[in-house]
Amino acid sequence: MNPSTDETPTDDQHTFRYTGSLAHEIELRWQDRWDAAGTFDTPNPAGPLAAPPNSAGPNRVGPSVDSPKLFVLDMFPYPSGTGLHVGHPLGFIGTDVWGRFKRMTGFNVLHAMGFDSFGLPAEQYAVQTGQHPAITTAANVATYRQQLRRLGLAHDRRRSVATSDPSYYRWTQWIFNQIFEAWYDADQRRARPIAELIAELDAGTRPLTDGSDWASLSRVERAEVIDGYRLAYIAETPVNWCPGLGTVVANEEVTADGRSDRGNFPIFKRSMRQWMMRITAYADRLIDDLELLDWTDSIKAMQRNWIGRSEGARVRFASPAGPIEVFTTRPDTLFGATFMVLAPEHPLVATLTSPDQRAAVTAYQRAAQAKTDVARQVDDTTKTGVFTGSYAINPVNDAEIPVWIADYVLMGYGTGAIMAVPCGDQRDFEFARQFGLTVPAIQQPPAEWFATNGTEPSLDTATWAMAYVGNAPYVNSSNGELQLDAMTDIAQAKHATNDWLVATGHGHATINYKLRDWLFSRQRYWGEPFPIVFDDDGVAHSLPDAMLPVELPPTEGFSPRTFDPDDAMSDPESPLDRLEDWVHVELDLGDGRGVRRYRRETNVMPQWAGSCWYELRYLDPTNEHRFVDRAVEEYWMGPQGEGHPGGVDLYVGGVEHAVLHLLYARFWHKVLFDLGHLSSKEPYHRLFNQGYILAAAFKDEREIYVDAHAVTEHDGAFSFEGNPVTREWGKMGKSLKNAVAPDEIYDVYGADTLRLYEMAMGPLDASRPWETRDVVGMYRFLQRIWRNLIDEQTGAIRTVLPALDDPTERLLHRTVAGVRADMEAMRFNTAIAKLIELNNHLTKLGGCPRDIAEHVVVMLAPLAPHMAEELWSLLGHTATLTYTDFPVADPAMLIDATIEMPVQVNGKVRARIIVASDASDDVVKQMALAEDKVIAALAGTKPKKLIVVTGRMVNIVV
RNA sequence: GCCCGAGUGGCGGAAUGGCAGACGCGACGGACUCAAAAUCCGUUGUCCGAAAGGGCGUGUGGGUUCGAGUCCCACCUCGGGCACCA
Repeated sequence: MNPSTDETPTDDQHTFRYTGSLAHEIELRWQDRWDAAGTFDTPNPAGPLAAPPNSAGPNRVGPSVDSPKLFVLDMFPYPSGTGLHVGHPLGFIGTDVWGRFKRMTGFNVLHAMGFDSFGLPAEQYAVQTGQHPAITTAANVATYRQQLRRLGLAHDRRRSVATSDPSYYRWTQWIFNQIFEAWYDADQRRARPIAELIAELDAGTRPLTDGSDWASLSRVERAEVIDGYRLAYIAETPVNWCPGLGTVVANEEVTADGRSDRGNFPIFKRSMRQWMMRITAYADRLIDDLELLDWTDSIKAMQRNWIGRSEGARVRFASPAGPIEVFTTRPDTLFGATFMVLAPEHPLVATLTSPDQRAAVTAYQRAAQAKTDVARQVDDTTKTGVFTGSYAINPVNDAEIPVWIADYVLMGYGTGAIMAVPCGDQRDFEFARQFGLTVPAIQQPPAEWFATNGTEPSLDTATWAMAYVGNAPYVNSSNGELQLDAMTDIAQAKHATNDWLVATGHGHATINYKLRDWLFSRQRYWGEPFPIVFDDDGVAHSLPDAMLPVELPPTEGFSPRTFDPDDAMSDPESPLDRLEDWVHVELDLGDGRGVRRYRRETNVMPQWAGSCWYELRYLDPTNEHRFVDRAVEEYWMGPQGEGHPGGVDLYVGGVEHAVLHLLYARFWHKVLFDLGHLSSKEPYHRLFNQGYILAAAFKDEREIYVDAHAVTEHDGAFSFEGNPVTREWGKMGKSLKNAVAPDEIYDVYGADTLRLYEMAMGPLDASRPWETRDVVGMYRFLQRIWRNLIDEQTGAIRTVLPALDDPTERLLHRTVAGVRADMEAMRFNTAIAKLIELNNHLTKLGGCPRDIAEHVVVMLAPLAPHMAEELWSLLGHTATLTYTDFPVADPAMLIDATIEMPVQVNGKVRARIIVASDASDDVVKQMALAEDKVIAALAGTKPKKLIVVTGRMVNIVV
């Protein structure tokens, strides 16, 4: 498309007209002044930033720690090589407008912006350009800072952080050590220092779970026991191996179709030794504490869903290979369990497999391992599987039931083994049909169920169309001790079964989670090194604080080793492994063992590490003694009253981090809270998801995207270089070739227009399509404000009208009341509409009285701060508008002497009457019935009913 | 399949159960101009009508109510999330 923005509007006669170039000049000037004066510097109650901000002049009224505080936060960006497009800053502008508004209503507002500069995007960009990531990252951060500054965002620049800065990741490493040196006490439901565990073990008050004697264990054996408790630990577990990226990734980074969310490469489940974080210990609290948060229900639902809490039972089935433990949510169906299914990777499979089945089992296992998760899900109607040749014993009836392996049972969920109840579970039902296994009925389904399926009521499951799941009388479900027959309630039957399981020692009720421990190591270069070394016995030691940070060693060999994306059997290699001199060190860890040889951990932390706590570092960015000062954290994030968990007052970002960043950050925060380092239980008290800016994208006949800038429209048809193209809408970005750079808008209209346009497009939480040709509307609005206040020939202020007329004054107060309420509720689009209405009224007046000019400028300040500051200064004020009080409406001016009320007959408006605003309902009734139009509409019929909604309207029913 | 959202003019959108379409874009007409741009003024849901005026209108079908875009039920469509989770 060819927007009209190609020519900069200029006007020779009107030297002081508000044009793009004047806006540009004003904006740069005010940005410099704000920076020089430290206008947005926010004081802390203690520590290095406690000093009051620079004075901006004698009239400066600055923020104070005695004011109510407000911590406004954006999800910080990762600085990509392509810079910002106009879709990125939508949320940043929203928080800026709100933060500026709150400053004007007396809050001490903290608003800062940092950079998530470690991780794959930065590293991949570096690999592409062949430059070291430290160099490209620094350059990209500088570009972002410049682009964000140009938007006029009121950030405290002193508080900016970058996660790849050693002074930052020193504390990321310190927090890792806190987690490593902690364990979860399930009885107290909180993390405690590992030293307290060791003390309990030493004292013998905490016996070992395997019954062995702590006192008789060797140093290495003790270390193994302790490592089994740590919240950060190394374990051999099934992980997501991505050969295409050359690294393992977390479950949360795998898409629904079994590919990496970065790069879209296939993911293979492989068992590997990796660093894990025991986030599962917090599963309950991560669910329960959602109640305390002001988040949308959909995000809460996504987190609950991801954690996937389900109540059920563990049941042990005897087998030749020893007990096989299963998890089931339906212990009440135990009598219907006629076979078992193990995941192909289940450790007992090898011992269970009989010699005659070995070849088939091994072949099936091999095939399953080579499949990606997506391939395992391709066809969910045809079940595959292999009999192991062994039988297990069903504890309720001592029946011998065959043990199979099948890939519909996942090693990563429950125990990796199930009891199959084909009459009551659709998957088991299909499997039994597929392999001709017996399907006894254990419930008598109701007649309606058969009717819906078009089958005759019968207990012969061969006639059933599907498995039955629901409340129905149990049959064939009793033994000498457990009587389920004749029960009809699932909950009751579950309860009875659970009691029996405990009484007989066959199992117990339990809660299972979908959530898995967090895979925390990556075979990459551009990330935080672990503050961990291994001794000659392979025991892991965290480095003492004095040895932090462990700096990422400079090397030209930063490229990760990647593989054929489909090569499941390749093995990860860490770039840091190649740095022999760095890997091997001699250290005195201060543990009394003197200087010894150690080997460094060569994995790095995942991208998410730095973003797990960055909001805390904004609070106290220069503190060299702690990650954040206690008093400072309590001031900005402490709980505010009973039941308040504390946390950031407003956190704005995209919905895409619903389960990744937001879950990890909550977990870290809770650990730090448990260990006494924080006063807040949750990091983000209020979460707001802004929408996305969508933009038209165009595809040619080959289905290839073409540059949206070069597409032309003619009578609703689109073409590119003379060829027809088709339009679709998508997230703005490089891949759809539809990105619009903010510079394109600054150059033509200025940053204030861009800010206003993005805020006026619609509600902040809604996605909306970008239309460059619409931007001019907000430019015209600013231009009209300017013209109403400024003489375009001389540039002088022209608030000519002497006094306010009554209607204008009433409109002003209505506007003040409305804009204030809209701003508070972040309804910036309607706030802008109200300001436009007021300004359009002023345009009609042909001038602007002084009082009204000041009110307009102050109300405009959060939205278009540069123009507002400029006009404020032209009106003769010397101090910044930043801390000027936002106007408050006079309630008396909101009540009109007379009001116009519509009169409806049967819900249709037939007339309007002007009545005194305090007129009684009776008076209103008489006036309504006296209207000619009403009399005509009634046509002589007597009204059945007459409703007066006081101050609103009249409805006459005939 | 399950769980969240959302459907309003040509477009983005506005409406504590009380005048549907605020505000903006676009379009049309006018003023200014030699002309154009910019600016200013006016019109703009739709149908019938010269007008006055009237009919119909918030995805579809029901319901509650004096009154429904808004609340309830069923359905359709679109967007997002989850999904062989035992």
